[in-house]
Amino acid sequence: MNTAAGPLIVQSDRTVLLEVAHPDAEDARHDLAVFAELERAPEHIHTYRITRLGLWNARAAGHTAENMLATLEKYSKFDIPQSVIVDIGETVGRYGRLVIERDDTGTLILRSTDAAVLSEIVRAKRIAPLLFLPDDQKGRGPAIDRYEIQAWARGQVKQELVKLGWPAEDLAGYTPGTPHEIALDEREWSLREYQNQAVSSFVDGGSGVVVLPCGAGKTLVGAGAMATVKTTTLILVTNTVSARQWRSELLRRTSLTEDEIGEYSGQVKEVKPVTIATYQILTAKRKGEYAHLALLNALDWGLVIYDEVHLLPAPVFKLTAELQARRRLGLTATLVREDGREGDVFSLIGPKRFDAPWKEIEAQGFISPASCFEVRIDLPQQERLEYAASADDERYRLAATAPAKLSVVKELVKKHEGERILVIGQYLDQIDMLAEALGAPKLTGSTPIEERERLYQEFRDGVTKILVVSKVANFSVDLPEATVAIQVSGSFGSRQEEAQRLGRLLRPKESGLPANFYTLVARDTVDQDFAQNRQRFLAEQGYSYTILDSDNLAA
DNA sequence: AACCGCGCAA
DNA sequence: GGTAGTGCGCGGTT
Repeated sequence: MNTAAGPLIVQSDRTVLLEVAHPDAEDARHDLAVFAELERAPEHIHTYRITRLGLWNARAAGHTAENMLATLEKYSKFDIPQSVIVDIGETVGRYGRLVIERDDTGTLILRSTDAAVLSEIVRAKRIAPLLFLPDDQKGRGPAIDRYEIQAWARGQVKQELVKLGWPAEDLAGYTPGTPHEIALDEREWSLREYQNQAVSSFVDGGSGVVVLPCGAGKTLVGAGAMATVKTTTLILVTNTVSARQWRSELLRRTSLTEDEIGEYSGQVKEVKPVTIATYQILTAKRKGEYAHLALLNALDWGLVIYDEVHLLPAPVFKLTAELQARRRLGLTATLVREDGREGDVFSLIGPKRFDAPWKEIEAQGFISPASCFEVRIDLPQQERLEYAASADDERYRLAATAPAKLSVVKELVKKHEGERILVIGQYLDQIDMLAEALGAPKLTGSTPIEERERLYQEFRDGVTKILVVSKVANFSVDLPEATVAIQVSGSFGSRQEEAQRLGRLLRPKESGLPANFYTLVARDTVDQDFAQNRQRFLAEQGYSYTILDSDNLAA
């Protein structure tokens, strides 16, 4: 019997309740995050779920079932249900029971020491056609211990195995790629300790994902990986702004020169030893066929880097299934998706090789401390009636764009007078309205590039203190001195959007001011439900939302 | 050949 | 169940 009154309650349905106010809550959260995912994060009790993917990621990172059970034991208020103990042991034990490797002739092999597992999976309809029985195994019946994998099916097999619940450990190695001399130019700076750790965990693991908070230098982890494996590299990015940023960062931080870095996009089609391409060029079709597949084999890439891997579009998963012989590094601040394809990231890019909780990087001073607030706003009677009478598909917009949010925005702006403030919204009408009411410039997708640059620059210089922005500002915008963000609306339940928006505030401030993130929510509407979901990722990282009433923002 | 505006896709 | 932003390719003009 565990008599210490810990902050956790482990339940037989694999959920874990965390008592937020408990003195050990943050330590428990830190250890629990290794293998469990935060499901709900209201004020007092947070609910985590122990998921298969969480357990396998932890296992791939070298944690054992015993470690994980020890975490639960240490912080649990009561005995851990027997079923959970057994379940964790069994699930963790499923990882690596199957191994993909090569035999002496280089043929891909799926091997297991457990014949029962092999015979189970080979009966699955979607896997059977990808495997075949080598001659020397024929007639061995239940003693079969390996199958050959069709060379092109390495990724597909891994994908299907994860779906079946038997993730394979891929030890079949990688093509070295064409060697290319790349070194970090560390005369005036050096990789931070966590960046070094991320690089070596990735290189040791072979392929996989590195998770670091916004502004913590993910590009440098990519550069570090390139400088370690020293091979021709294909870098895939979400947009051209980010392509240019990679390029200039690589020029500044590595031995690479202009001649060695190419851009492959809609506008420019260069193939150089280091090539930066957009995801979209890979998915672009001409006459029904992918038009730029040749890029994937244009050079013998030894490394493929996936920037913002949480945004990987569906067709790129498909292409990646066929790239399994090349080392793959995924980079992201928010390894969450709302489309349930985390399993595909796991099987096709690789397991999570490194992550640093945001609060740890904050404690080391590399990102700014931040406080999060949820401001609840009562709709006036008239609007409540209108809301109640509306169809489901109109409700979110009604609640999210409630005019009552304006006076709260004004109050918050006043409270933070003199600071650099971003007002972030999802609907263009709402943005127009806010910009006008605040007398502040607005920035949306239709703002021409030069004007965006000008507005961002004025904001950095402090000529402009308030900027009203749409989704354009979710990514790739560097506004170091912004200390306040007021989110008036956002896309439904997007966890990664919420995190990216807070991310805008996390550059350490010369002013020394802390960051404040406000999200405005219409009380008792779907707005409030979506807000709950949106907050989960940040809550998992240890950010707690203080709930304020719109009547009393000081509280 | 360079530059645009437009429709489409995911 | 939804809005907005993005990049690509095409077909137009200069």
